[in-house]
Amino acid sequence: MTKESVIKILQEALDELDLKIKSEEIENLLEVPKFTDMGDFAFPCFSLASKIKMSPQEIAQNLRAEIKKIPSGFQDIQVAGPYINFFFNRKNLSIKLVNEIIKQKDNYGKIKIPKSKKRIQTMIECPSPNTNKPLHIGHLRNMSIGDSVAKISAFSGEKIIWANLNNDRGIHICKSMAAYQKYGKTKTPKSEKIKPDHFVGKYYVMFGKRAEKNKQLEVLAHRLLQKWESGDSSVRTLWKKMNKWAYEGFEKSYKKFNLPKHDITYYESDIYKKGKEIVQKGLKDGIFEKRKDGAVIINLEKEGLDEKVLLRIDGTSVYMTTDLYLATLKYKQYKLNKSYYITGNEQDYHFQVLFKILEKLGFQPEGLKHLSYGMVTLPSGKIKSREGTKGITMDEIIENTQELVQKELIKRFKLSKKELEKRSLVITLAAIKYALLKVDIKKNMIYDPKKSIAMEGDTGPYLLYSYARANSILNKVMKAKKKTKNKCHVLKLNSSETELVQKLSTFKTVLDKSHATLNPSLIAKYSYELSQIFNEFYHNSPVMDSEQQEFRLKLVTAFKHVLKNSLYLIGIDVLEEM
RNA sequence: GGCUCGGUAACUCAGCCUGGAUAGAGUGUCAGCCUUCUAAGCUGAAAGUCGCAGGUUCGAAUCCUGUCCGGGCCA
Repeated sequence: MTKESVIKILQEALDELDLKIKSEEIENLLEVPKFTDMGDFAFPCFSLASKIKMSPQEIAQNLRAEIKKIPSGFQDIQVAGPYINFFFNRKNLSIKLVNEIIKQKDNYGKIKIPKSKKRIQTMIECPSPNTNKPLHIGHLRNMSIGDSVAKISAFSGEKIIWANLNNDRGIHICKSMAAYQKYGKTKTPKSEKIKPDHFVGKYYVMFGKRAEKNKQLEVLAHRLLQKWESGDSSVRTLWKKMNKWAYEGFEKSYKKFNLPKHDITYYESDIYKKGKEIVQKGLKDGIFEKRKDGAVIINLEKEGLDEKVLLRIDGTSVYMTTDLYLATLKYKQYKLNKSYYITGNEQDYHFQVLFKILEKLGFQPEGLKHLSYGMVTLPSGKIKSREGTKGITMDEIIENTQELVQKELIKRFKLSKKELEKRSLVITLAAIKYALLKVDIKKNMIYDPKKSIAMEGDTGPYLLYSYARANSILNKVMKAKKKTKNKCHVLKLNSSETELVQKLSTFKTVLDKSHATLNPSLIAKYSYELSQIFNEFYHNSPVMDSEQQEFRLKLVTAFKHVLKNSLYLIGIDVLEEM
């Protein structure tokens, strides 16, 4: 019972009316009605109205009259104004679907590539932090997106290579170093009892504040940068020490967030001088040109972009040079089919230029993509980390949210300290990840630390709660041992059951679309809608001792699997009990 | 100045790609529902010139043009 059978019925009826229409055209016209009580497929007759002189309503009625007998597999075919609505025999379909899901469990929707076949290799670079300050709310969005895109891609059969680029050199880190040298002296994260990356960030903020009055500090930072470039050993030692602190802190944050371990980590300090060969070759091939002042540039004005410097007058590289190198390096090291960069949209222009230059160089790797997300801003405006990151570092956001979650848990249950800690972290991450992923990737969003992360309504905790409720039903029924030996049968599907089945049936389509568009928000939205429908069902359709207990048990089980999969794809773990 | 992203209910957002049935959620407000599978829940109500103006179309939140406002990047 599929779309094809609907098309066939329509085509035959249209033939009778001497309306020759290709089946592809019918397929395009067919739509899924807004509400389930309007059927499973609808055929709108508007476009036919312009072909023959008849109102869409009349056409619908005439077409319906041509369908003499309702074919098997259908329950009904109705006319509703300008639409013909097709109703499948939903009872059989429901049982079939639910059984299929239960059979495949957590693999439902997953695409398995046979070992003999080569999998698509996809590299995801994320979150690529600067090493002068702790990770903040923007990185949370970055990692949530990266993690989800990775999971969606892997679920769809791709092999993921997880990469990171540490922006570990440059004036920003020298500023932290300068302030530390001046005011930190022998202090360490341990002596100050501060998480090491926060310790480094403290000096970055200190630099920003004190440099306004103390011009010497700015001079010191630049001197440190020069010395670093020339390889001064004491400066390099200080630099290594502070970066090590940053990494120590980052690792802890990644772990807490459940970010997969990076397969490869690049360091800007290793590669920032590379890429010159690429530029020289481009110059030789006439793709780049030498400007009067000696800088090597590319003119992209014809492409609607600007002139871009690739090597400065003194022959030093710029970010673009390094990125040209790294892009090619990645494809050389791994046989990539796809390579994604996850960054904020402030870098849109940079990547547009980067990709254009790669194209001009004849390096046209498939699947090179910049996945940019909108800025996360504070109610007061853009985040300026040099002015301080109080309350908006990733660690603080997790900590503050977790505190709220624990209060809620204590109100409801008596839990051991260990269980409280474990459960609250799962709920916290669900709340944060969901809040960040449900918004379209492109959109800017405002994060208000005072309001923190919500726990009711369209939120992560709501999803976990729905899952736990489903689980609770299954446990209760098991315990009561009231499982009858009756075969699973369906007497009648009520509207909640129908909607639930229908929602379950669209999971694969949603997954496909979110994979094709690399858009986790589709899955987030689906998870929420699915849970919403389940909660309605929960309230109006008791499972235990109901006439169709067996079917409802299966329906609840299927719901559990699909919700779990769906949440997994947006990086959220479930709780069997909440 | 150029490029780019956005503007939908008081607030946060979905729908726009691929035009169709009453523009949907959540929060907040108001009114109900815990002796029945977890009330982090459910039901109902109030709340919208889909930024504005044109155009295309039988039909526009959706497509096109112009324009205003905001974010970002480049210069």
